[in-house]
Amino acid sequence: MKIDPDNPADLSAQIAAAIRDAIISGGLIVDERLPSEAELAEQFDVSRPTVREALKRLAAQSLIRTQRGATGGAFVNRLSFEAAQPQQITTSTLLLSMNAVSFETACEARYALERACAPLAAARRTPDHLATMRAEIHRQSQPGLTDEAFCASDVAFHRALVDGAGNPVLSYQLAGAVEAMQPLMNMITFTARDRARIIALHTDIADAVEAGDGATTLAALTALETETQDLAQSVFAARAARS
Amino acid sequence: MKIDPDNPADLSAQIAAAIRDAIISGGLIVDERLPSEAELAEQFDVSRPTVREALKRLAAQSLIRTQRGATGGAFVNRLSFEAAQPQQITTSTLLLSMNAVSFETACEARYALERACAPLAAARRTPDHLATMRAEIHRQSQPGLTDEAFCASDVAFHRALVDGAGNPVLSYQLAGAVEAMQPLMNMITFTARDRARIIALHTDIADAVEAGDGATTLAALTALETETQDLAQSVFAARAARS
DNA sequence: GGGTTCTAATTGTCTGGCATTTGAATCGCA
DNA sequence: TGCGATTCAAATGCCAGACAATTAGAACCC
Repeated sequence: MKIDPDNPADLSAQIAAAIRDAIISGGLIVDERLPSEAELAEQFDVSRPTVREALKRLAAQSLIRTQRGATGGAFVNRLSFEAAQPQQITTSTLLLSMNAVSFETACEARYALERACAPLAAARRTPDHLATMRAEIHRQSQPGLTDEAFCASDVAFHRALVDGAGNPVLSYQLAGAVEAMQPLMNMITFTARDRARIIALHTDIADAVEAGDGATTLAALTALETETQDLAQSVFAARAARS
Repeated sequence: MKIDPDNPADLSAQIAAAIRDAIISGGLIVDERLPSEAELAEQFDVSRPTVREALKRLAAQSLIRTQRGATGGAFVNRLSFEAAQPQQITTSTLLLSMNAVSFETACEARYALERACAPLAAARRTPDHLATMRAEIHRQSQPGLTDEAFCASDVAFHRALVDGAGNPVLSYQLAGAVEAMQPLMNMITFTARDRARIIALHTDIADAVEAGDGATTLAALTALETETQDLAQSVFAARAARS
């Protein structure tokens, strides 16, 4: 971990990579304290600001945390699913917005992944998950809801479904896919009829999940995907025709 | 974006958050040049090293890139799927290793997600994907292959399957789930008989994908998951009994 | 006109220092 | 002896100033 050739590239990036590798390989374990900035500077033969830049890089990825004071320093962070999800969501959102991913492609990925969770959710969901889904359906049926609020509730509904699978790995992965769709969904205007159809399908999903019926859940999700794709297509077509 | 109260938390983190928000909200567009470090320092009323720490945080997330020289500076980066995948893999791997996720849970998530890609891969795979899958199967059947090399080939095979779906969003999400399993798979020893069974199932998958048969692909994937879970269970049970 | 040199702008890095926080040791006092 | 207040030391957070390295463009000369 000490190696650091006097090569061309950024020293702080090299140092950050060395420490990151040490963490990944198990050379540094969770909650272990790293040497102080001054000691690291001496080890790598660089100045303290350079070490600090390296540590900030790692902090940005939640790999370490810092603490001030006498017994302070940089500590290897336990990367929790809760901490990783916001980053995953941010990255996924930016990937979609910066790469001109079509609504169709993003929607397809989202529903394909969500269907992967459906049978598990039907088998394992707790009453809490079901209650959240019902509550979001109720919110979606409120009149006067803005399109954005409707989409936000839609996201909450689907995240409850995913969480119902009781698998943190799935919840983490899906968080990105589901949340990242929200900006795309916000480009769509929902008529009252559109909302009614979506709410009906949401109710179908909740019913199937409550009954523990994975196959029916799958079918309802597929129907919802078709509905969403059709809706988006008509909205975009109308917008293209108007301009 | 200029706001930055003299509050408690790290200035560099606040500045990084401000710039990140500007990028996410569209206030800064791709390839746009940020003000120079000196200008940012003046804008936020902090010193240049503090600004630099903030920029390094953003660079660690691939949100910006820096360039030296006369027309250099920090530029908003186009976050590509290729650049985001390694980070996703690192994060997923650490999440599994630091949170005592059981083999069963991780394996379940991986195959659930992979099944989500199967029908699409069967419909859209190119000859390239198919050739990669066949090549990896061939490699797996080589005698004298170490367990680690066998696992690495397994990962390559499954990534080719996922990429066959032709959906970058899926490929990105699945990269984390598939690669992160590798350290867990490396804890397993494979007998010749185990390998033969896995290779046979891989062949079934490749055949089904070649035939464009999504349902058969799904069935083969499910059989492979069962095989993998059983194998892991017996290995862990034997290990527990021996100690 | 083309090639060369110069210049300015910008990032990368270092030195040295001060402020702030925080835990622990020390001291004073009952 | 026991306990609270004080002091101290270590560490991070932040800053000012400076120099080196790099790079693109301008100026210049032939």
